[in-house]
Amino acid sequence: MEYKENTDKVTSLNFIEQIITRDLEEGNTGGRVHTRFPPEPNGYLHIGHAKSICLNFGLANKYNGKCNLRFDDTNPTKENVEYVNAIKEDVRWLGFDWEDREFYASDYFEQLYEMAVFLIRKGKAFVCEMSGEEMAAARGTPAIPGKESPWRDRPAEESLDLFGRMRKGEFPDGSMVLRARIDMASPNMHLRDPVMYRIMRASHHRTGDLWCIYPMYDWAHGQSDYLENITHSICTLEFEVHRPLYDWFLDNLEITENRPRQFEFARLNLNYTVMSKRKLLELVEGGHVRSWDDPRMPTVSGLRRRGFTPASIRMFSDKVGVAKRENVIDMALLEHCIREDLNKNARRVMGVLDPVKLIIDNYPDGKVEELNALCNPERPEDGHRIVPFSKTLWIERGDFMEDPPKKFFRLSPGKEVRLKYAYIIRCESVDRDENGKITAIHCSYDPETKSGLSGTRKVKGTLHWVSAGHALEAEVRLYDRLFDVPNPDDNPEDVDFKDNLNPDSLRVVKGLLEPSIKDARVGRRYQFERTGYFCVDPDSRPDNPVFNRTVTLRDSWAKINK
RNA sequence: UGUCCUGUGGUGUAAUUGGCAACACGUCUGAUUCUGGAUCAGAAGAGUCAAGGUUCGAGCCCUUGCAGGACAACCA
Repeated sequence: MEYKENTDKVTSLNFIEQIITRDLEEGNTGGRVHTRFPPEPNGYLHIGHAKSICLNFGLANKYNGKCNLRFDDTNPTKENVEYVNAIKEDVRWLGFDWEDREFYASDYFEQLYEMAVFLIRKGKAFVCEMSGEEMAAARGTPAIPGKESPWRDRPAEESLDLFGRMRKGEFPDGSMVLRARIDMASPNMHLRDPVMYRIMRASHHRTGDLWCIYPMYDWAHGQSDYLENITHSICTLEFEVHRPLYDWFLDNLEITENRPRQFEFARLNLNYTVMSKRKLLELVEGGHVRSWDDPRMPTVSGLRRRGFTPASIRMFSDKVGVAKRENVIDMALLEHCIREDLNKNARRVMGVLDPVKLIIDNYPDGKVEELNALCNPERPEDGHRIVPFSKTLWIERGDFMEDPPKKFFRLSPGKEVRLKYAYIIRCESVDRDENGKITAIHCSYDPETKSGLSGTRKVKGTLHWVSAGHALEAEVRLYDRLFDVPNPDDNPEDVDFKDNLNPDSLRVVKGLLEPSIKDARVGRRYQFERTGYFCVDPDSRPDNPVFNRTVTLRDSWAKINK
């Protein structure tokens, strides 16, 4: 797996790169850079995680370091292997390789336990028998100091004994916890004697029933970083207030060598979508989307199914930047990234999504010409495909107008356009049904204007088309943004974010495609000329091919039209 | 009425660490084009949250405000 973009670009450094650069210059980390991506296996990865993955693995790559994949699996009631596997697949798909460094916080349960014993001996941790409610009541509020636990000053020996018996399963769930002994009056809530261990009889996806006490995030995370020799532990802003606790544990464990340090950056927000696991889950469970990998979801699996490439997502992560201020990235940037990639790499094909019949009256009945069409004008070396041409074709209904506005370059009565890779035609008349709807457009063609002939005259418009007798039918799923409004989360009290769902985020049409696309395999990406980028959906069957629209082409005509 | 973090074009990110605000997306022109795509050339758009201060000089330093965010699971 490779990731080589931007290795030689002379761009300015983001604040984390500046820190790393300085650390390297000053020898603060022994010349090492070691990061980690630490997902909790309790849900699917989304584009925000993708940013973090690209950041952590990208930094390791850039500074010749390593990046671990570490599952933060300290809460067995929420985690399972399905998520572990899905996460691994997504990270790999994005193009990153953690080699043999696939770790789990649960790998360290024994060491964490020993470290906790060390803190108890030092009088820095104690077993507390308050109930959850009592503890909550005694914690105070950010503005009001908390009250100390009655168990806070019990002898270390007693805590040690109790902690050992907690582990052995002598006490019921929730009856006691191990707490760090810090400062109940701290203005930082996280320093008010935080819980390190709770009793929880739940079977763990890796350790099974070996443990009935499980470490809390703050306790497990920093020490896992230390045990893995992490140099820069990068997380999102909401953990900023946790940093003093992160450091307190390291201090009191008397760790002086290879101390990991935590840095926080602002998580990614994208407009016209939501990013929280809870809301995404709500969309799935409420049936607003089909699944976690619904192509409208901002999940990595959704983007994959939508037709995004790993390179486009990496490019996106690169362009959004890394900083500490909250941000909302414009969906247009994501779209730009995928267009940029697919324009260079997607094979072109013609497909009509809203067909109207076009008959070339002076073209011989029964004649079929096999025309040569470029697979990709951006890469002529990719060669040609054959496209059959005949008297009766399908064109896009929107490419014809009876009385067009001045700037309309497409087909209208008496006007000429080129049929891509074929001939220039002129519109002679139209047929209609009893309701006045156009059922067919009659044209004449000029045999002297065949594509490839030199000196042929120029016309302003070029249309895509498909030969009616050769067209392949396909189900085409036209996706649009999931929400109508830029910030679906930002609502008045009584409005639910789901009220902002775009009712037209999915439109299914029957498309008529050129025959060269016949054996398209699942996942294959194409540009349908003049309409957009599409990929083959896993639902696709030989008798019912299914294409997802990844993104439309930029369309300046649509803009003029508005 | 606590602690911490953050305020730079519409959006995002920069600014050689005190030297006349740059890049990308988006927007708008024009050229070009057998995709109204792509490409090329160009334009508009911020005087850096505010007010003071230090300085020859401040987006960068200081002071005081203001605004936004985070923190009160035996979640991560």
